[in-house]
Amino acid sequence: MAKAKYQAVADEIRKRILSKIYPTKTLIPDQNTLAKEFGVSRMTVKKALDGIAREGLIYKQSGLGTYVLGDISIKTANDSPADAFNGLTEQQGAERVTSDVIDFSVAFATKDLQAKLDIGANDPVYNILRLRRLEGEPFILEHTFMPVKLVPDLTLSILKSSIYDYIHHELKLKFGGAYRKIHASLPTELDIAHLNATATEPILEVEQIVWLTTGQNIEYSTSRNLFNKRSYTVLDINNI
Amino acid sequence: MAKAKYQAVADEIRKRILSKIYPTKTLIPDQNTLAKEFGVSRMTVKKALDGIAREGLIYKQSGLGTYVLGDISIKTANDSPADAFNGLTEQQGAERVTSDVIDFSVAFATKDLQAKLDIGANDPVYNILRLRRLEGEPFILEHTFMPVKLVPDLTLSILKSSIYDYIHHELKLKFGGAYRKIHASLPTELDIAHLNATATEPILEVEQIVWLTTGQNIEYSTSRNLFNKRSYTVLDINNI
DNA sequence: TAGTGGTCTAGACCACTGT
DNA sequence: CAGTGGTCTAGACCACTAG
Repeated sequence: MAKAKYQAVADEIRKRILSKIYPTKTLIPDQNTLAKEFGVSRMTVKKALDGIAREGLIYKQSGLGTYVLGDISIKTANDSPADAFNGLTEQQGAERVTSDVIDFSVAFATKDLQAKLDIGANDPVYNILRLRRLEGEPFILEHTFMPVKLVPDLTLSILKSSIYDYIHHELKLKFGGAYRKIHASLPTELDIAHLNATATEPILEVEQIVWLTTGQNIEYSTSRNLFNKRSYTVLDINNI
Repeated sequence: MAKAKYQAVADEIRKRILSKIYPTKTLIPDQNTLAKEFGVSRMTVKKALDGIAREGLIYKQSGLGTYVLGDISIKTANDSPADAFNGLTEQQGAERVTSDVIDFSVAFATKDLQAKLDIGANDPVYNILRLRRLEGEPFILEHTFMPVKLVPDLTLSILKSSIYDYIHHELKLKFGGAYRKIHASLPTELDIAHLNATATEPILEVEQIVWLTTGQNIEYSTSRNLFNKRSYTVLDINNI
């Protein structure tokens, strides 16, 4: 299937911005000019620019034009976006990530999990505790709960590689969204045992609910790492 | 100035979702029906629905319809969104927030600040250290750097209330965006002195660059709080 | 005043879903 | 098959910015 026109236009404009054909802090051509150049209607150009503006690359001002914004000074290549659905294996590369499965069991949902996953008391839930390693080094301690009915036939070998890969490519399920809470916290016994945390070392934790496009909750999880191993980043574009 | 039609339509649909006129986990009327009801074109309805979908309230699927999604189980009224531009006084209410100004000085930009704020070596920069209190209790230790040329005539009395209020309403400047990094970290001497942190208590820090719609960087800051006083939340809608 | 982006329309074709 | 949302067009009017 061919790409939508507005996507193709957006890709080209993005490329021109990144390659400085449209230099930083200058105006790019107006929407009518771009529409003529690409042979599309102005609405299509506008839709392309809307997307690029949401990414923080440009700023449009009515009556004035469309600016190219500069690079973000504190952004680095290693940043971990707090709004990303790809799992660790996709983010870091499958060859760099390995997983120790510390616990893999099934039980009926507790009251707490019934509320968090929006399921009944008789729904079985996977309880998965994994230590994710980066280049062999302990990196993230991930505690995941998933309803069995949404993710059938989970196996140890899937847990050793990538659950998300299984969900997307085998089960053909699509994530609709996620809600995440980022905490700092004290180390637990598990952090000390598996992340090699000292008794007082700060831990950064992401607690999240993930749901499918159908609205069903597929995951409740916590991901914990040593304070100096990872931060999370958020790009926030103002749209008032 | 009147609200845009698509905004009015979005407001009405949002209201119907929240009041369960369009119940959770059901389909809402199709776009053509809504267009007729509101007396607008289908494109306008679609634009309204696009916005609501980005907020995580609905999910649209081509060929099927538009679902109302359920409430988010781990979301609470106290959550602090990591993507919000309103300062603490707006978030918590001006009457609940007070500020101790610990340091307020001006100096030429250091190398580090020149890079972070994208300014020259001879540009003066405000150095502002404030303890923000909530209901009198120490809450957040905020260290802010702003170029003097963008925020002239800052005074102690402005620092005691709200800098953002001054920037928006007096200087008539608009924020274009922000890039934030969320860290866990060890307490510093300042945290111990002002937040009453113990020597080993985890601290949650947000480091951010804020820029204007013109692309100029107006702020580099860090905001630190005790690990059990505040978390940050992110709503992430998948759009693939 | 001329040029910009924002909004809006009526109608069209498409890919996809369910029955 | 009929119905859904996604895309796209050509043209129009508006509010805003600049010189």
